[in-house]
Amino acid sequence: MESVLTEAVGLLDEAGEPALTFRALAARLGGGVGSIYWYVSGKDELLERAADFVLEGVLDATEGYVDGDPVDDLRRTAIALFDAVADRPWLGAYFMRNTGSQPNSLRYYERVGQHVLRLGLDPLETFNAASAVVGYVIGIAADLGQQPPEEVVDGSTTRSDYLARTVAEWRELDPDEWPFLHTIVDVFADHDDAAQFRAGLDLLLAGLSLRAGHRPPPPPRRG
Amino acid sequence: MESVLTEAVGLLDEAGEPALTFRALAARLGGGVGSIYWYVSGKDELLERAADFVLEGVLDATEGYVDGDPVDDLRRTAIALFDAVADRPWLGAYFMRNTGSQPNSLRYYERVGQHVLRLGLDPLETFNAASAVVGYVIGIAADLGQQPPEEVVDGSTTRSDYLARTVAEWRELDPDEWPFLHTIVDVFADHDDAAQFRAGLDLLLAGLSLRAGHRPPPPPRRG
DNA sequence: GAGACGATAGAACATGGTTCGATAGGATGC
DNA sequence: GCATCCTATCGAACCATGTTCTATCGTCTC
Repeated sequence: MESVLTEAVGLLDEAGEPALTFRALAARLGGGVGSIYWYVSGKDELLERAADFVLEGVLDATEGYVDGDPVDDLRRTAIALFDAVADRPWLGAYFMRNTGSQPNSLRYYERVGQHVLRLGLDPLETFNAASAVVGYVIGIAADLGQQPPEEVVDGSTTRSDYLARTVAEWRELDPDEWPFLHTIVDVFADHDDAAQFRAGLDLLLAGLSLRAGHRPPPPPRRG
Repeated sequence: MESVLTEAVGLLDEAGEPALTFRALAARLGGGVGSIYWYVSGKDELLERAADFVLEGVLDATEGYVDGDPVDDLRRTAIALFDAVADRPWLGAYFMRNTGSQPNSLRYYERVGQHVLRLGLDPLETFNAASAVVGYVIGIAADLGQQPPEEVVDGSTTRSDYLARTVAEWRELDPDEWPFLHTIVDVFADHDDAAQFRAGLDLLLAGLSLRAGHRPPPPPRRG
């Protein structure tokens, strides 16, 4: 049944990966522990299927991105995946695990690759570019998914409190030894994860456009 | 003691993350299970400290990368981290987990940031660029760290056999529906992970050079 | 009705993280 | 010299969790 995956994703979304236990899932389904094993072979497959289940939604959402500039389409396809993973921190770790039960992962890779194909690069460069884009998206998204433990389990400190504490610590460091951190601490203090992701993506896509011989289009303005 | 970390890293390197159990580690240290808890608060901290322990070596190795072109130094610093993670698949997942017990992670971020600083971008762009580079390295490395289970536990199939099987499956797919996979399947068949990583890194760095107003240097030739 | 099969349930088992109390050795205080 | 702490260690016990196993129930077919 699909309800197994729906409830599994629900548990994961609510309290992260450690919350997904067979007993919790069984209780939520109103059944026994052993029943779940009729649908999946074990926990690994359960997580893979849950991840693939979510990815299917992303694929549906990016279905129609084939009209504009290849690089623009690529950007939108990448952002769609990022948004999905940013909402679900547990997703990052289980992507790209090509163990056969994640067909949608391959479909997403193909989707990205098709946009790259339109740039007219040779096969090796096409392969490298598509892999780089997918890897970048997953990597950044997985990084952002690492939330600090205190604020999740304990609700005592909010995310901005945690951020403020980190900023305060950075300011305490010796500026001569940590020139970079001191330079960026102000913009870090009120940074937006999604904007940060998009900025890096634009760098990558600019390099790709350059390689493809396009005149690199200026990245879209954003506030 | 540092021997705890040394042996922990040894176990991780030999058989991956699941091999690192408190009992196995205690046996290896010739002591009791409870002793380990005198040094670390739990398994999470053990993994974080092990990761940080390895990262310290990377930092030492990239100490002197400050002479050449900023982008070249950036490239070398990134490749050094990638190589370390590629050797140790378990590392990827435990980076960037800023829970306070990974000071070297912050030091690496600072190191990368200092190279970016020399490009003369404004603070926001500097922040975005450094984050993108680190995120890309971690992301790709973590992806590559996901080795298929059969060949690790069971020694029946080698890595190239597994690759060959994947290639064969891809060739079976409908070329009209999977044009990208069919385009790249040949180069994928004998691709090199490290070269693939470097190619994507060059794209990112090319975009960064462009943004910094440099005339983008042609990426170094490689076979 | 009898067997087969899809599907379920929960007890039982193995493993692994964690806690806890006990213990030894050495330093310190009186 | 003795008591008292502090460091460091040990391993038994506890507990949560993934996994296996067997029993059961309903439905379908003959």
